[in-house]
Amino acid sequence: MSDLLHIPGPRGAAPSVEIRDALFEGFAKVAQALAHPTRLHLLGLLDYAEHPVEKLVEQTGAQFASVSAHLKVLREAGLVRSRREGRRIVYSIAHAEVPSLIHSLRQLSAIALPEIRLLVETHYRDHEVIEGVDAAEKLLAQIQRSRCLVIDLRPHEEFQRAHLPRARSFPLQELGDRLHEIPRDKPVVAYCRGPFCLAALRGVRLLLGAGYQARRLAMSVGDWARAGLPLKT
Amino acid sequence: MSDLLHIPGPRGAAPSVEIRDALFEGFAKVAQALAHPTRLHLLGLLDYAEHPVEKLVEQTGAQFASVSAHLKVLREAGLVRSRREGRRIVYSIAHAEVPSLIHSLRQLSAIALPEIRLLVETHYRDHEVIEGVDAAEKLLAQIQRSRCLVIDLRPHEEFQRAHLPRARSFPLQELGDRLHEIPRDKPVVAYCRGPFCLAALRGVRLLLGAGYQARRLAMSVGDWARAGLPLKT
DNA sequence: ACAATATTCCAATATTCTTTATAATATTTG
DNA sequence: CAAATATTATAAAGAATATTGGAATATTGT
Repeated sequence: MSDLLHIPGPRGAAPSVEIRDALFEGFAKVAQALAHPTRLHLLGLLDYAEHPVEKLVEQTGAQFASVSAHLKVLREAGLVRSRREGRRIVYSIAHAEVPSLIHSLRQLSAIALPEIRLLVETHYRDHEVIEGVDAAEKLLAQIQRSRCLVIDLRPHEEFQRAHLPRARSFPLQELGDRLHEIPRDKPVVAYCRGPFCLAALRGVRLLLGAGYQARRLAMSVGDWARAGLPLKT
Repeated sequence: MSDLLHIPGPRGAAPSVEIRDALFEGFAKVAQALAHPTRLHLLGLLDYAEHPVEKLVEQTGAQFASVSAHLKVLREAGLVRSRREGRRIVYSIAHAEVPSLIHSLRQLSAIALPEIRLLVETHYRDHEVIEGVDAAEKLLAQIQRSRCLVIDLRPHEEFQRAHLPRARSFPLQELGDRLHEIPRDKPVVAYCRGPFCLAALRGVRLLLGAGYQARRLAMSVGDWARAGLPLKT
């Protein structure tokens, strides 16, 4: 086995141990960029939409200089890119693979870390949840047969960019005042920004409290698309 | 951290900021566990097979106490588990999602980080590569029609645990001495432990040097299985 | 050109992580 | 029960990261 790691490279190239170590260092650099709660928060926000630094500061509640430093780390790891727009600098996700990696990270964390597992069990399991590709495919069939009503709880802009087929936009803030627009004859499925989205929790609780038969789709629109299911844009 | 466990449930005032922060801290803890070259090396080794600490020390070349400390970090992040076996303590991957996350991390790194991209371009592109699910499916069809010969370059034990359909075992160390067993009438596809495996590079170069029409499958057996393709066990 | 704005850069401090040597623990062997 | 073995735990030094306030930079608007 150790032979494999000490093979000479082709005609005077770097020895393979050095290549291997350089690879691991690179992978670690990317992992390191993910290894801070604020940076994960930033990536989460940027997954919804691109944002100028100011917005990110406001959303995360961290110091301006601190957010700027974190963004630098993310930029140097190639996870985000920035462009100037007037006096603003607008950040966005650099590659489609980034949200996908973060999704894997979150999913694994919910399995591997007892503290997260407990958190999910206590806060996300007081209602019926639709999760996994199989369940999503079944849901799609139900949607197409008009057997249920799909409610998108995200802000209007995100809804407009892409949403589930036949979904109707009820941003969480408006939901309480617009319940009369939601018919009571069909079961309701609400979704928001993904399996850990807290807005989705509140929306489902609100609907359940108002007597609806409500479930939560524990997938983001991105997850839905990655599962190969259709979106409306 | 114990604060996290005392958040009032949905009945009380829901301090969703605290839940959110607790989630991000958990995710960051898992990411942090990945954020060191030695730990990524350890996870890579454990993905091939479970190992006692001694073996891991030997393979990584790090100090014993250092490896032990890294293993502790991985254990506390829920990524590996350990069991005692006599006087040895044997480590293994704790969840099937772990190799999958690492695969995503590596893949993204190869896209996002210029230094890795360069490394891959200079060291892994002197021969034809088969990568991606589509190409793998085509390869499977070719294998099933006996249009090519598949060579597994990993150690015997790993071959025996699982390998591609019709693959033949030629551990890299033996390959040079056993070339006469490989017919020259068909193109050869060699694979080893994944897209960054250095042994696979050596094997393909050796075959090319011996006049074979050789390509490299840039997937691990695990990747192959995750793509939904069949394995022989 | 000057003031206002948005962001990055810098330097100092505090914090966390890594390594190393050494001590402690648990298991097997004699 | 003592010695040998494999591993973990501890403590101290050194390295890397994170935070903060303030200075520097680049752009826009007057």
